[in-house]
Amino acid sequence: MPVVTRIAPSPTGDPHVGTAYIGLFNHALAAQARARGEEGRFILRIEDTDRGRYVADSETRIFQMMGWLGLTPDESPLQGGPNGPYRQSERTGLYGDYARQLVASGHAYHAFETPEELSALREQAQGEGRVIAVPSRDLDPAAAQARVDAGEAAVVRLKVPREGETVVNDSLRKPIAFQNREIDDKVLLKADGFPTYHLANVVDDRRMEVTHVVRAEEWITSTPIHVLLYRAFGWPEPVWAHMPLLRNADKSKISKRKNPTSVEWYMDQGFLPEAMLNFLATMGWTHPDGLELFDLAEFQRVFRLEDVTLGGPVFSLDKLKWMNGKYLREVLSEDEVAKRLHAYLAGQKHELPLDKYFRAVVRMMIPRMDVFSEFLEKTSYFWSEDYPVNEKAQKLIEEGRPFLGNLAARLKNLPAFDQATTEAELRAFAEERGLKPGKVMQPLRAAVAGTGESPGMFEMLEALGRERVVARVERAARGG
RNA sequence: GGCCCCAUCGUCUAACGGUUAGGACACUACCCUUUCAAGGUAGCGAUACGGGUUCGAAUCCCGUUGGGGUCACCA
Repeated sequence: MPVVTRIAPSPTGDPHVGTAYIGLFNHALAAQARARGEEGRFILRIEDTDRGRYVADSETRIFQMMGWLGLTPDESPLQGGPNGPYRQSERTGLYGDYARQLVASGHAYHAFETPEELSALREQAQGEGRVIAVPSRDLDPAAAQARVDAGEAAVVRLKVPREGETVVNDSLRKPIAFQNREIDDKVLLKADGFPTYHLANVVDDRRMEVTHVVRAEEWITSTPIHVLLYRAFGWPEPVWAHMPLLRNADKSKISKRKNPTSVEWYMDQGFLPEAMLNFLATMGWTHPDGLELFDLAEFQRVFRLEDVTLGGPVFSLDKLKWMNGKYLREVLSEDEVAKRLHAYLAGQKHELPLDKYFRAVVRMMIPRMDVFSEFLEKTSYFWSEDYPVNEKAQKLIEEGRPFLGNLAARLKNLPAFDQATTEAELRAFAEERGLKPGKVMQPLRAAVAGTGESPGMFEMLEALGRERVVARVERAARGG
């Protein structure tokens, strides 16, 4: 059985984490079909029928997001495909024909109410606790057609049956029955000739041979409209599956105000796409073996739609960060982390040479950061002699002032400057003065790093090198 | 408010009629340790409530409560 899935984002702003989330599942379903040796395609279609909310660069940024995550579609406006175009604004002629087809078959009608009339009607209907009744519905079709032909502005509305019920068979839930009398006559074609979501979505899914509609839960209530449309056209329904909505901490639908929702933010912060994907996969789904860390291929191997959990998952930045740190420490190699971090920094306009020194600093920082954006702020003293010295460090330096000068001299004359040598020397130095090693190391750390938070003393000294270290300690001894 | 969906630790979740209700994040303590982390160990912490069904219910049914979504010529 072929599996054709899609995501249908609107280019109205930042590339949204919810699009990535839904994309992950759609992408996986198509990949699974291919792995079984069956037809599987994942389509990205741009739903840009609302010219009022259109944002010019939004589409490109959606492609970038999907590419970054490795959820590249098989068909899209970018790479094309057999059932294009994949931008609804380039398909407008099509929808008018389908709308007219429904008018001709009696499943839809032309309506002439103005927005003002409609809001009055709506207010009245709501007061009476019922759905809006559109007067144009009862117009004689021929008369209505004549008005349209004469150039009068009109929309096309779906003629929802007054009786009976429409059942949505969501594959994650029990059948959901909607009373037809509670469904209003949705606009299918706007006065500007553009289709609404409902029409465009159904027509395109049909023409693009979509078999599985996996989308967010917020669409459940409009699904009966879509079911009615499929029936009106005489088309078989796709499989429906409504995924839970990602939530803010207060359980409301995830929003910009309460969470970073733009995937670009996560890119800027230096999250890894692998970690992002892994984390998203755990929103509403768990690996059957309880694995916390798994890659996209593994997800595709074991994911099953029926294992999706329906409670709305709260998007936890804490857990994402933890997971990203886990990838840095346990999944990627040190070399890979260095390369990725280097590329990240270059993208942030911080060109650093990808050399032995950089790699040494990265090695020390891997257990000390969760995301790349933390790297520079925690390692300033590795890159400049003009590093900040905090208050606590200043105090420690003063405590160490009596011996820092001597210590500098000792370090300067060491036969080597590797970890073993500096450690032995430091311990000896402390013992000679009747000090605990810590009493020497703390001021030394403060002098060399300007902070009490640093990697291990001796690997840090070795990485910095004798020259830097001695100069810094001498400077601290002088009180500079 | 009408309609619809949902309901296990603070959060993500396991359990698919029989477990001392398990794991992970966060938090706390301890260990490791030259600091900060990382890592290890332990602790804290949940079946929303009320009725059924059943020998037995987190699990099935009903109700209540709570949360969420949706009610546009936006998607």
